[in-house]
Amino acid sequence: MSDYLTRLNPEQRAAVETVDGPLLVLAGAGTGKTRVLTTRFAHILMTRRAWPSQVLAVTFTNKAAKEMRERVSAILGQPAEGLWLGTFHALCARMLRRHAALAGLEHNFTILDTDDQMRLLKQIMVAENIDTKRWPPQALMSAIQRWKDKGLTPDRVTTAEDVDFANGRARDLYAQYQRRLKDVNAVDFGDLLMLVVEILRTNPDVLASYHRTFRYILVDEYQDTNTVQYLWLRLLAQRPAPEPQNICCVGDDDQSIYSWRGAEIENILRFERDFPGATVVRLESNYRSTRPILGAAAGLIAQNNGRMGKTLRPGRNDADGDKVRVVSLWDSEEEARMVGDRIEQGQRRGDRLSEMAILVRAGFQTRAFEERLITLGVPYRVVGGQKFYERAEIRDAMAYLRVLNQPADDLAFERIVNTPKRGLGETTIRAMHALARQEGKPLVVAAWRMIETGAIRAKPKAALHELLEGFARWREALPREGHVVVTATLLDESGYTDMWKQDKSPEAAGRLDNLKELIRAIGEFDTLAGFLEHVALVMENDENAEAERVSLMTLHAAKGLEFDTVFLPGWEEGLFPNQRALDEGGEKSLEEERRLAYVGITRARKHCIISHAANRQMYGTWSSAVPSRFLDELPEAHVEREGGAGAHRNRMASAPSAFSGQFPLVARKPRVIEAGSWEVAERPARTAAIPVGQRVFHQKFGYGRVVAAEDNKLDVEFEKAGRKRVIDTFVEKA
DNA sequence: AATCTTAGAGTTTTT
DNA sequence: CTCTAAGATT
Repeated sequence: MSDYLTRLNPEQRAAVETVDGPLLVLAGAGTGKTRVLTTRFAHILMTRRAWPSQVLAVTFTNKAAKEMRERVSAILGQPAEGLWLGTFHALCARMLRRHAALAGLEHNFTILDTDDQMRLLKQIMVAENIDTKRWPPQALMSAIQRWKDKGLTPDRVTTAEDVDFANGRARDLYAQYQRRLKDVNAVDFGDLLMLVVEILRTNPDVLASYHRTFRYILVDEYQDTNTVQYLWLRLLAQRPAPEPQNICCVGDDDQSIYSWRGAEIENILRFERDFPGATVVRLESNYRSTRPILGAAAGLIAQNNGRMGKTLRPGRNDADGDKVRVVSLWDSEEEARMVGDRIEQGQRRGDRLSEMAILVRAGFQTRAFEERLITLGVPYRVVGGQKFYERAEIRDAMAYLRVLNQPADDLAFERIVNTPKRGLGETTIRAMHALARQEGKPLVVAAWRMIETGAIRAKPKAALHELLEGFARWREALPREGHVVVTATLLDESGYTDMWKQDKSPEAAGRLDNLKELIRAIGEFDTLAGFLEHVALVMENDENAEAERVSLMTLHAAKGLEFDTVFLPGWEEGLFPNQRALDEGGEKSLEEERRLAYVGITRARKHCIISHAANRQMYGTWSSAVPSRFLDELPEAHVEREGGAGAHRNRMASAPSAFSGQFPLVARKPRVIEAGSWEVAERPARTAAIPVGQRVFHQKFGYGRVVAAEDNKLDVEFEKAGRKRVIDTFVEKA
């Protein structure tokens, strides 16, 4: 028997070997979901049930797709090529390029980012004289996205699905938006799914060809699918009899936390009805967490109604461990100190920082912890946040490349026409738009025409002419010099890099570095078009997870990850569960918040520390907070409560905390001794030390001068932020 | 056309 | 408090 099967437990093995017919695998947190999915994939190939090109494997994230590809290759012992393996969006983009004409598009259509989408919609609303004060474009955009999430093209939006917007004009504006997208040969993210579903619905021959191609379908994170993704899967899976419907969906209803993005938990709850004769396999042996952690998580999630039902049990023999700690604190500052202190304690015991995480409900909560960790000199990284390809300088550079690749890309042209400043203001751009609309031509064409006819003043004319000539030159150089060289030339000659070189703000240097990184990344692709597609679909974060740092992120960002020690701060009514969620979605949202709490707890392997503060600083003012109802829902047997009186302490009792800002200095003393005894020996000697007096630059604090140095910790007097203690790797010589 | 000032909003965001 | 987007000013 094949070696890869023997490494599975019986339930996992059932999930892998039930190859024919619909199968739903309910995989609890830490039960080996990815292993099952990849082994099943490999099993289908190894047993010759299908060729690699006959399996469709869908994930939500590029990360998951990449991991699956790697693990399948590892089992097969060779690179997994020619697979239809990727995210919903990437696979649909591939299909849409094949059948672009059926959607009224050219095969080289552009995929717009949210920025471009909003600008396009705003333009339409302004042109239609709609009061954008009364009717925010943002609201219409979310309505359009919801429609797209449901697979509703403008003509499919029924009155029941309509929204109250600009006196019943929502549908009309949506239709116009779609028309404009076609005009500029572009699609947005929602279109990738919706247009493909529309093609499959209206072209039976196309659907039939995919039915012949895909013999097996594998879906990851099924609980997060929205309606249009569900429709896409169902269309592809429902092959005409006698062909079996070999669709295997893996998911966990208890980890459905994206309903606000259109995910329908109903999809997973309804699976057995959608696919009659379906087999359901439950993976319940958890190999990740200790018994108390699993017990606490199970007790909490049991409060939810409408679950598929599933109980995690420890899959390891050594599952005993510390109880989940619930710590009550006076205020949010004390909470940050508590977390910081425990991180240092762990560090002293030899725990790795990369095995610790602070998971928060909302992004703004990370700040308090960042500041505390900076003061303590503990290295950290914030996961999520702004992504590389979302930064302004990268988007600008991308816009230049998009115009180079597709001159008809009006949105990209508009973005860079006056970046850097060329004296091309509102008047010129408005004239360009008017001409473009009148002639039904792209902006670039209209711009050329304006120069030829002289319908423009001398100064802007010269500037515009230089830019257009530039594009002609760069485009012409492309086949000769290659896209990497041309990109560098373009950024120089357009004056774009100069713009940042002359910028005196503290971020400018980083932006120039990012541009260099962009040019490097382009080199990894054969063509410019290939690179642009990659960027639109694979917005990877350029973080090295290897680094020995504490991770700070939202609970949403933490799904799928695991750590030895997990801190879950801010369990207070209003914050978690979040008030806005409760107001908008009532009981349903409360259950989703609870699932989020469940996701948080189950990230922990060994230690889970939950906390709440009685007073919290928000938007500059203090307000008191009631402990989260979720704290009461944790089963007492698995929980140890600490400082319970803390939440009710009076000011007198909490007085010491007002001075405890000094404590770390005292507390650090013994730690230095300990560090000297063995911890330092493990760390490689540092080479490029930063001397006292050196002027340095820090991402968060800007410029400053080093006033003292101790090991890798520097005391820096920052020009703006004042005196701070930072880790030397966080600053660079200025 | 570029710069300064003020008003308003601040949950989560796999693509 | 702090950031962004718009309107007002030079």
